[in-house]
This record gives sequence, C-alpha cells and structure tokens, in this order.
Amino acid sequence: MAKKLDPLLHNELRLSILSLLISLEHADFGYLLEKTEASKGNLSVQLTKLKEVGYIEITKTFKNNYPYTECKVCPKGIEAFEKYVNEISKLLNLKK
Amino acid sequence: MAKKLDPLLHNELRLSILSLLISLEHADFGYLLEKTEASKGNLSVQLTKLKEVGYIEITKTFKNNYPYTECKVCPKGIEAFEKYVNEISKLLNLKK
DNA sequence: TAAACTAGTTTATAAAATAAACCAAACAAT
DNA sequence: ATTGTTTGGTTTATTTTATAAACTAGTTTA
Repeated sequence: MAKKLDPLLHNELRLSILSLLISLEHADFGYLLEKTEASKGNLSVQLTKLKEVGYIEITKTFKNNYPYTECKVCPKGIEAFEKYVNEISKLLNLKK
Repeated sequence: MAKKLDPLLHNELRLSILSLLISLEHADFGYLLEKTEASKGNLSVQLTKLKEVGYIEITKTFKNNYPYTECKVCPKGIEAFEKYVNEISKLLNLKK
C-alpha cells in the first residue's frame, strides 16, 4: 500500500520515547523506563533503533559510579515526528 | 510497557480501512483496494482480522456473476476507532 | 567475600505484516 | 469444446518486528 507512516515511528514505545524527548529535550534511561513502563530490554532496543537512524543521540557517562545513559532528540527526530503527526492526522481526519 | 493503543488498530492498513469505512459507512473490496493501494492478499487478511474482532462486517454476494465483497463498520469498530484516536492524540499531544 | 542490587545489553522466541502463490468461476478467442 | 485470460478474491510462506528472558559488568551492602 501507499505507506505514509514512518515505520520507525509507528510503534507505541518509540513514539512515546520521542514524544517525551521532544517535550523534555533530554531524559535518562531510568526516567524513560518509569514513564513508558517498558521493560529494560525493550527500551534499550528501541533507543538503539532511534539512535541508529539519527532521531536521537545517546550519551553514556557515569553517575555515582553507575552507568548513566542520557538521551536527547536530534533535529532529524523532530522533523520525523512532525511529519508522522501530520500523516496520521490526515489518516484519522484530525486537525492538528 | 503500559499499552494504550489497540494493537489491532495500530497498523496503517487496518487504520486506513476503518477510517474509510467510518466516513463512507460501507465499501467494497475493489474500492478499498484502490483507495488504500494495498495488495489484494494483504487487504484480504486485514479485513478478515477486523471482522474476527467484530470491528467490521463482511457480506459476500455476487454482482454481474462475480464475487462481490462488501464491508461495513460495526458499532464496536467505531468505538474502538474513537478510543484509538483519543489515545494517540494524548500520546502525541494533539487536540482532537 | 558472598549475596544482592544497579544499569543496562544481547539473544531467543513469538507474533505480525506482507507478498507471492494459488484458486474457482467467468469470459473470450480459436 | 478447449485453451488462455481476467476477475475477485484466499491461503501460505517468508521476512520483519516486537518483546521478554537471559545475560553482563560492575557496585554496594552485610
């Protein structure tokens, strides 16, 4: 079919992540875990996917001796998200 | 994660089908094929799924000696669609 | 120093999406 | 009347995705 919806965004968890990152600008792994209620494994996989296509940036450092993963949305991610919103709005006959 | 989006609707083709059926009330296989630009096989499978959960009703008759498949949305389908719209609107911070 | 916890990643499995192959009946040409 | 072609689909096989379970590497606590 004539695919309009970016398949990378058309997934509930990835959509939630990007939505959060867009409103917050950046967030750490634990926060995303809590907010999305995803499993750690699933969250990790989906973050990696979003990073691989350049929608987000992941910075790994240490905080209190523990690994600390921070995520930040990239311009490409914002663009893709906005496009997704437009397309699904059309599909569902929503006004933005 | 805390799943909010009905997985049966969170699929582009099924979403398109339901969106069309809601605005048109009913449509035949060929029309849906044309509008969605899906393959026949995919359309057939997704229509069957939507029927199996009671979101749409499928009526098979004959027209000019050929099989003729008509689809119509059911109340349950309308309800599910509306719920989906609400949930994804929240997720994406859209106003309906 | 062993157990338990933190903060993740990797991988195995199940589920889903999709296209390719198929089918039965109708029509068309030979 | 037989062969080929088209219509209007369905079924099935394959690939892709999503997800949870298992694992890793290091830290803290007892």
